[in-house]
Amino acid sequence: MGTISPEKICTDRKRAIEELIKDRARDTAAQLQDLFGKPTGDLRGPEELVVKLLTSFTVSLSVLTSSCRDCEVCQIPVTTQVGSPSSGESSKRPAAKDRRGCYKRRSTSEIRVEVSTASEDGHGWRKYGQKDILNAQFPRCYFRCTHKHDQGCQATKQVQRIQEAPHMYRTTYFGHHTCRSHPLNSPSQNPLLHSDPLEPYLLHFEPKTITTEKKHNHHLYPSCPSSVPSVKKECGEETVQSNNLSGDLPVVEPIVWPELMPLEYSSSGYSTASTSTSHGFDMDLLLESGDFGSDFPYDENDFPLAS
DNA sequence: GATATTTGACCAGC
DNA sequence: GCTGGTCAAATATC
Repeated sequence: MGTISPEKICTDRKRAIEELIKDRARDTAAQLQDLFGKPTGDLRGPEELVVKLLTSFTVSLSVLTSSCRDCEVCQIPVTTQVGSPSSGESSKRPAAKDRRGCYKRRSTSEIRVEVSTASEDGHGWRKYGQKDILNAQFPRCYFRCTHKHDQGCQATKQVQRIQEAPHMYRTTYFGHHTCRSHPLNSPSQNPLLHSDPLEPYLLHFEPKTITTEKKHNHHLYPSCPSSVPSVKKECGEETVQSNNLSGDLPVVEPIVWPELMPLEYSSSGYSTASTSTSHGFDMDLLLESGDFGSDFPYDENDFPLAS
C-alpha cells in the first residue's frame, strides 16, 4: 500500500484549517453563541456547550497550524513580501486622459483576516469603493488608510458581511499601517500583536461592557460608521476603540450598532431581550496577526451600501 | 470650502 | 469574457 505523501497530509490539513476558519463551522458556532448571548459568569447548559465548541475550534486551529508551521501548503496566513516597495498604485500609470482604473494591482501583500461582530479598530479608514461580489449576498467595501497620502500608509482593508452570519463581518487587512494613527499599532503596546503566529487564531471571549454612549458614530456616519470616527482626528488622538480584544486594554467605548442587535438595543439602552444583558461574549476570531476591527458597510436602514 | 462617500469606469488577473 | 480591485468625478456632509 502506498504511503501518504507529506504534501497530501499538508493539503488535507490546510483544508481542515480552512473549514474551521471559513464560514462554516466557526460561524455556525458563532451564530449559536449569538443566539444565546449570555453573560460570561453564568454559563450553563447550551451556552456552555457553545463556548466549549468555540474553544475546541481554537484548540484545533492551534494544533493544525502548529504541527506544520513551516510547510508552504499550510501557510494559511499569507505573509509574503511585496515584490517591490515601489508598487504604489500610481507607479505605472499610463498617460491617459482619464486615469480612472489605471493602477498597479497589489500582488501579494501581508494579509490578515478578522471576523467580528462589530466595531472598529481605531485607525482612520476612508472608503474608496464598493463592489457586489459574485455569489455573495452582501457587497464588499474597500477602505484605505486615511493617511495614505499624507504619510504614505499603504494599509487597506476589505469589509464584507458574512452571508451565513449577517451580524458578523469579515475584515481583510492588506499590508500594515506605516502611519502613526494609533498607539496600538505598535506591537509593544498592543497585546494583540503577538509574536507567536498562533496567537491570532485564538478565539477571544470577553465580557463586553455595554454603554449607552454609542450614538455618535452611528448617527454621524450611518453609512460606514467604523470608517469615519477617527478620520478627522490627528494621529494618536484616536479614542474610539470598541473592538477591544483584550482585557488589558481599556474599554473606551464599546459600540453595538442597533442593526446588529435589533432586539437588544434601543436609543435609551438595552432591553431585557435574550441577549440584553450588560455583559456578553464578544467573540472575535483573529485569523491573522496584527490589526483588528471591522466595518459596517450598511446604511442606517441596514441596507447594503450597494448602488 | 474642505473633506468624505458614492458610484460608474477602467484595468489586471484568471 | 468575467470578476474583483482601484481610481476619480460627482455628490453629500460637516
